[in-house]
Amino acid sequence: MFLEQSGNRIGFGEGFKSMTINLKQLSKLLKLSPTTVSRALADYPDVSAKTRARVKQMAIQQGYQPNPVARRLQKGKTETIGIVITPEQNYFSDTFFIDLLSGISNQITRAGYELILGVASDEEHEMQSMRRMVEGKRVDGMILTLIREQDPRVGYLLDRDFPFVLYGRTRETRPYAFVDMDGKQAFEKACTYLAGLGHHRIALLNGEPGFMFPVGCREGYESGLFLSGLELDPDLIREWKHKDPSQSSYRWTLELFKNDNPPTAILFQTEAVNGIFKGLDELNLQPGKDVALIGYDDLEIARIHRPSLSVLRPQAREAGQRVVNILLEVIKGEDPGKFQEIHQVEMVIRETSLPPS
Amino acid sequence: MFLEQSGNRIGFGEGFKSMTINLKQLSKLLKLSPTTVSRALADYPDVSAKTRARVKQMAIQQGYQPNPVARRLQKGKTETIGIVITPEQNYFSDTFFIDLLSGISNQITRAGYELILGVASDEEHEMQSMRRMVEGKRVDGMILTLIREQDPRVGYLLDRDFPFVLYGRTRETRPYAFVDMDGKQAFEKACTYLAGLGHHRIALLNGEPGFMFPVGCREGYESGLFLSGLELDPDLIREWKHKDPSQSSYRWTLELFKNDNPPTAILFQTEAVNGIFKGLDELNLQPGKDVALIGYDDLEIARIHRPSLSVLRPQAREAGQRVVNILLEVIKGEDPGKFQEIHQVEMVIRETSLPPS
DNA sequence: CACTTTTCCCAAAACGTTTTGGAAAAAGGA
DNA sequence: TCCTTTTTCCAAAACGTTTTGGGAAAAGTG
Repeated sequence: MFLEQSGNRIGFGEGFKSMTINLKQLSKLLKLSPTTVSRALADYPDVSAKTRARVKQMAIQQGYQPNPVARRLQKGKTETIGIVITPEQNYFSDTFFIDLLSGISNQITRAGYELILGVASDEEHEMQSMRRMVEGKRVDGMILTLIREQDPRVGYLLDRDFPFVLYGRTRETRPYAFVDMDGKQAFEKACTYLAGLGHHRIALLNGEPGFMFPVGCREGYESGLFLSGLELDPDLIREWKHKDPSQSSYRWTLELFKNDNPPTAILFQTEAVNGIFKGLDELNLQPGKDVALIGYDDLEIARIHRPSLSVLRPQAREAGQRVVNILLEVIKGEDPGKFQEIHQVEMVIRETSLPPS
Repeated sequence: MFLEQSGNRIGFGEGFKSMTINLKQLSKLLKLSPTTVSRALADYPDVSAKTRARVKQMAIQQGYQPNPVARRLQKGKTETIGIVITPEQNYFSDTFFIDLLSGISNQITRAGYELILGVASDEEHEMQSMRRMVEGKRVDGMILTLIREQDPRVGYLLDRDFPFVLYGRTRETRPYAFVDMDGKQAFEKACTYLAGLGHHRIALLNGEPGFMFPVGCREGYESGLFLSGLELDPDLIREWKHKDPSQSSYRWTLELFKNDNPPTAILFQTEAVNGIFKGLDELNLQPGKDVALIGYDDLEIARIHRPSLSVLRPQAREAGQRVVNILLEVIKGEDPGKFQEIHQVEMVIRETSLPPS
């Protein structure tokens, strides 16, 4: 009845796929117990150097790789971490995001982990996708991006003590791990730089309210104005929409210049640059010459455009790597509160940040 | 020594995470064997309707979800499919790709599968990432995108009889499953349309050679010219580079108009539109007015630009769903050769496809 | 009533690892 | 030599499912 395990039939029979060796089969080949082989491969000290070498050599020769599913079951870990992205939020038009993802992926692979991806169309499905991963025991930890000021995902995960790391920050009093870009410092730097060039009317075309990132941008902008001794004019602040960055920023650009005392410079997220260019074009204003521009994020369009766009450049790849390393620590049981990193953002001066004409 | 399994301690002890119920624990609660509970949940006919209902109700009440890792081990399947993306290829600037991914992800989730993502910086790492998934027994099947004319991945997977589906096609005589867009028919349609408007000098700014997609585009272009009784002029064909679509297409646009007899219309992949706009601007040519334009892919910029860009619009979401459904069939053991789909591409006429002035 | 068939359930094995708790053999110490 | 310690290995259990191969009870049949 209960069949003996298929044993040492190696590379025969049922198709090429079964060219793959078992721990049991490997141990039979070596005339050792599975225990010893397993421990030899894991560098346990209680197996002699000689047999360890012999085992490792045979393992390589036979192309043995432990079955990850079996290992996961025994270890009680999925060796997997999850991320959910929401294309509707226009997050993806950014090379920035793929850089972040690239850093994340590389580091995860290095750790022998897997990255599983959810794609959600809106906030509700985003939560749903995450719950499936968490409650379905499909991941050991979550990475969250595009963080809102009030973000239900964070509360959810904190409530059940599930490991996670934010790329960004949220309003939450309990301690949690995050990696964030110093948007405040970046916008402050850009603002004082422009002020130093002689710009007195600096506008902010900011990201959508409700999300956390624009909050820092605005703080930096206001702080930059203050440090430069400039007045804050609410008429010079506008907010575009995630759903449609170009269209909304286009409209707000036109709006800004209806002002009696229009701006001579604009700070914004590069995502919105197409709308701004379009608006300026329509107003017969030359970017860089008539209006100074500094964008946040070094997208391709920023380098390609003539005049090329001065930008604030976050190091997304590095941030992605940090996120993963931190998450792995949290999964190991480290206190998440210990991991709160704010990364500096460099400013790249190109051709759109000249003094006012 | 060998401890009895933790049994029916539910929701106590080691943190909130263990609010999760076991099959064993659930069966104990029901005073049934794990076997019966498992079979009841799987709708086997050999469990009475009454107990099946009782089991299901209790399962819901207790929030029981079978541990996927354990199920995978037993079933000998990973319930996971893999995809590797290569950001360097600039694939991601497309909302098209995120649409494809969205369709893929939704369908995978619906099937109870997982999507694992690899991010590779170049062709070599792409292969490496795929081999890790395949040889490491981490996936049941692969999805391949951005297919090259000679694509080593296809040979690799065919050689070991591993399930996969291409989004696109390649030059390979053995049968394999794919879902492709009818680029040929699309470009033919666009070309004859422009010719019908009276354009006699139609240029093609095509994607990078080596990849499969531009081959179809060119065929459609040539066929369109032929059907319209127009001469093929090799001077009107240029190819931009994946690494830098904007820069290369910008240069080729300038080049095209050095011609004694310059084009009055350009066909291209929308990815390259920024470079074209820039080139035309520099030449003081108005898109749509002085030069008709039709792009392949309905990116945001196409809708946002004034004049708005006429495009060929592939249904990426639907294609992604088909890719997954087919892959699941192939994994089940169906003959891949049965699944070779070529999807129609619709043409969206906007403002850049007027008759020549 | 005796026999066959159907209905309903279950114990045990299996998936492929890692961990546990020794135990035999070798080495060291007196 | 005898006892203790160290070295080196391994059998069995465990992770949480699903599948296998019955088997007891209930229902049908003559």
